[in-house]
Amino acid sequence: MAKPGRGPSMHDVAARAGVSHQTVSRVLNEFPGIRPETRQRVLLAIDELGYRRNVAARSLATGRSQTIGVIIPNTTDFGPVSSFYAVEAAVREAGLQALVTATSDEPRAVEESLDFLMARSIEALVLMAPTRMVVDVVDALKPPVPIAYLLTGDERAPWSVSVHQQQGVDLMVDHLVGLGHTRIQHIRGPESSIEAELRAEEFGQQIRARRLVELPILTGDWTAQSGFDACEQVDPAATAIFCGNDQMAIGLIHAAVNKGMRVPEDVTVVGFDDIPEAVHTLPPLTTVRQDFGAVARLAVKALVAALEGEEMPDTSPLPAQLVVRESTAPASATARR
Amino acid sequence: MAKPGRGPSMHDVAARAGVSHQTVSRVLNEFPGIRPETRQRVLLAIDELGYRRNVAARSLATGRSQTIGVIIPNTTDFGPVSSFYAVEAAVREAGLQALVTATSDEPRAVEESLDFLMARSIEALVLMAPTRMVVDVVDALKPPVPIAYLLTGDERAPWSVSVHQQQGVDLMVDHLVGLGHTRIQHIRGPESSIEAELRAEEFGQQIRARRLVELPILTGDWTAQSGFDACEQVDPAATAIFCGNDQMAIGLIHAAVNKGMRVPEDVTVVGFDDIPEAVHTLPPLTTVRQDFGAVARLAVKALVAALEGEEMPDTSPLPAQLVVRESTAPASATARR
DNA sequence: CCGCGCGATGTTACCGTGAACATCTTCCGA
DNA sequence: TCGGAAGATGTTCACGGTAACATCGCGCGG
Repeated sequence: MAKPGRGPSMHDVAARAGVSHQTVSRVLNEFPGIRPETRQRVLLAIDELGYRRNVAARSLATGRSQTIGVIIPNTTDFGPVSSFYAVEAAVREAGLQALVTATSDEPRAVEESLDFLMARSIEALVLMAPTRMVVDVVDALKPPVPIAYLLTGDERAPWSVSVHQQQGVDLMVDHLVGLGHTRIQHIRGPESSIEAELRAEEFGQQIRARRLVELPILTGDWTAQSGFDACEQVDPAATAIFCGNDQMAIGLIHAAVNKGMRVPEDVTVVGFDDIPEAVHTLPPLTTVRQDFGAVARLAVKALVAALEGEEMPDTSPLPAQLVVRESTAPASATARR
Repeated sequence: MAKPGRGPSMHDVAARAGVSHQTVSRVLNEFPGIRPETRQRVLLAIDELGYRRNVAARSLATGRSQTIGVIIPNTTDFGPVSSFYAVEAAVREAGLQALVTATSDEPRAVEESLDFLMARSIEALVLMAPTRMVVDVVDALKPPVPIAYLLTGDERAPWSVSVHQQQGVDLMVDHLVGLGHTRIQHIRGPESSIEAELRAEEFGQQIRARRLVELPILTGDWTAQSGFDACEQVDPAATAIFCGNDQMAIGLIHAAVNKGMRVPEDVTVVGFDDIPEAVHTLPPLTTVRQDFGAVARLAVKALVAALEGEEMPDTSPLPAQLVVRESTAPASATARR
C-alpha cells in the first residue's frame, strides 16, 4: 500500500485491480485496446483508493510540465484582471495549469518573473504586457516557448491578441463628431504604454483626417489622479475630452466639477474600457467596451493549438463596442467658459 | 550532454565540474561541508551550461510540491485582487510557487477548484472565501493541508487572517456620531458574505449601544448597481448612509443625485474598503481602509511557518483605518427632505 | 606507527509515471 | 490443425532529482 505521507500510486491501483501499473496508465490516458471489463476494474480500484495521478512524476516522465505561464502587471485594473480570470479558466479547461506571476514595471522584476516561470519549464506564455519595455525584456531573453501577447494591442508583435484599438477610437471619435464636437482633446495613457500609443496615434490621425481642431495631446498614467491633474492643462476651448481610460475620466470629471464645470453640459468627457464603475459615475460614463474575457480565451486557444500542433485560430483584433451613457452631450448645448 | 528537447541535467553539470551529481545537489541545497573550491567549480559549470534544476524531478523525489494553492473569487474587486498579488509575491519570495484558481460562487466550482489544487498536491491553501458557503465546501472536503482563511474576517474560523472588521465599523460609527448623526442607515453586503454579516452585526450593536435610531438594515450584493437600487428603500429620515463597501456607495450616490439630493449637504454617504476610485468619486468618499497587502503577507507567513514547523506568527486581526474625505458632513448641516 | 574519526565526496536505490519493447492470448485462414 | 497477425497486457527502463549509505583520505591521539 501507499507509503506514509504519500497517496496511493499507480502500483497500488494496479495491485488492487489485478493488473500492471502500465495498464492503469493506459486507462488513465485513454489508450485504445483496453478490454472494457479491465478498464472497469481499474476505474473501480482508482475510485476505491481515491487515487490521483502524481503530476510531478508524470511531468518528469513526459518532459512536459502541462503548465502555461502568465505574466500580469500588478495593477488591480479591471482589464488585466478580468483577462487573467478568463485565461485561468481556459487553461484549466484545456487540462493544463496556469502559473501566474504579477510583476511591476521594472525590467528587473520582469526578468525575475520570466526566470521563475522558465525554471518551472512552462510550455507557453501569456504575456500581458502593457508596456513596450516588458515586451522587449521578454523578447530579449528569448524564451523557447510560444508566447501570446495579450492586451498589448500591437499588431506588429507576433501572436498579438487584443481588441481592435483603432476601431475603438474611431467609434468614439465618430460619436463625438456626430454630436457636433470639433474641439476634442485627448488625454493619453503613459508614454511607455503600447495601447496608449496606439489610441493616441489613431486619435491624431482621425482629427487630421476630419480636419478638426488639433489640440495638444496630454499625458496621464492611467490613474484617476493623473486625470484629475491633467485638468489643469486642458484647453479651455475644448468641448469634448477623450480620456485614454475610464479611471482618468473619473479623475478629470472630479477636477472639472471642482472647477465649477458641469459634465456634460459644460464639457463632454468620455473614457475607454467600460469598467464596472462607469455605469455609476456622475454622470455615467460614455466609453468604449473591450471584451477582456474574449481576448483572453482566444490567446489561450492559440497557445493550446500551438502546443498540440493544431491549426492556429484567427487572432485578428476583436471588435470594440461603443457604450453611450450620459457624459456626452451635443456641442451646441455646450456653454463656453 | 543533454538530450534533445530537455535542458542540461545535474549529471551534465557534474561531468563538467568533474564531480558526482550528488555533489551538485549538495551545492544547490547549500549543504555544509563542501570545499569552497569544489563549490566554485560546480557553480561555474552550472553557469556555463545554463543549468536549471528540474522542479518536477525534485518534487517527485522529495514528495513535496513546493506549491501553495490559492482560491480566489472571480471578482475584479480591489480587495481580493490586491491581496492576491501580495500572496503571489510572498509565496514566490519564500521559494515556493502559488497556484491560483478563480472560482465562482457555486459549490460545484469551488469543489472543482479544490480538486484541481489537490491533484497538484499543494502543501497549503490560501482561501479567499467571501462566503460561508465556500468555507463550508472546503471544510467538508477536509483537505489535509494547512489553510489560511483570508479576508473572511471570521475569527471563529481557524487560521483566519484579516482586517479587524468590527474595529473598522466602530471607527466609522464614531465618525458619523461625532458629526451628530443619529439616524444612520446601513446597506450591508449579501446574506452569504461573512464580512457583510460581521459589519452588519457590529453596526447593529453600535447603534443599540449608543441608543441611536434603529433603521432597517438594507441588503445589497457589493455591486454599485445594488447600491443604486437600494436607494429606493432608504429611510427618508436617515441623515447618513453607511454602505458595506465603496462600490455600493458609488451606486447609492448616483441614485441619490438622480433624485435631486446633494451629497453630503442633503445626505452623508460612506463606504468601506477604500478602493482607488474612492478619491475621485463625486464627492470623494469617506471610507475605511483595509490593508489588503498586509493581511495577505501575514497569511503566507503563517502558512510557511506551518510548513517549516516554525512558530506561528500572531494572526490576530489587523487594524482598520478611517479615511475622511468629502462625502460626510455634520448632521446639523443636513436639510431634511 | 597505527587505527580511529571525521570531513568530503561517490554510489546506489528509490520517487511515480510513460515509452518502448516483450510476451501471451486469441482468432482466423490456409 | 497449425502458423501468424493482431489485440491485450506485462516488463523494463528512463526521466532528474534526493536520501541513505559507502568510501576515501587525512590528521591526530594512543
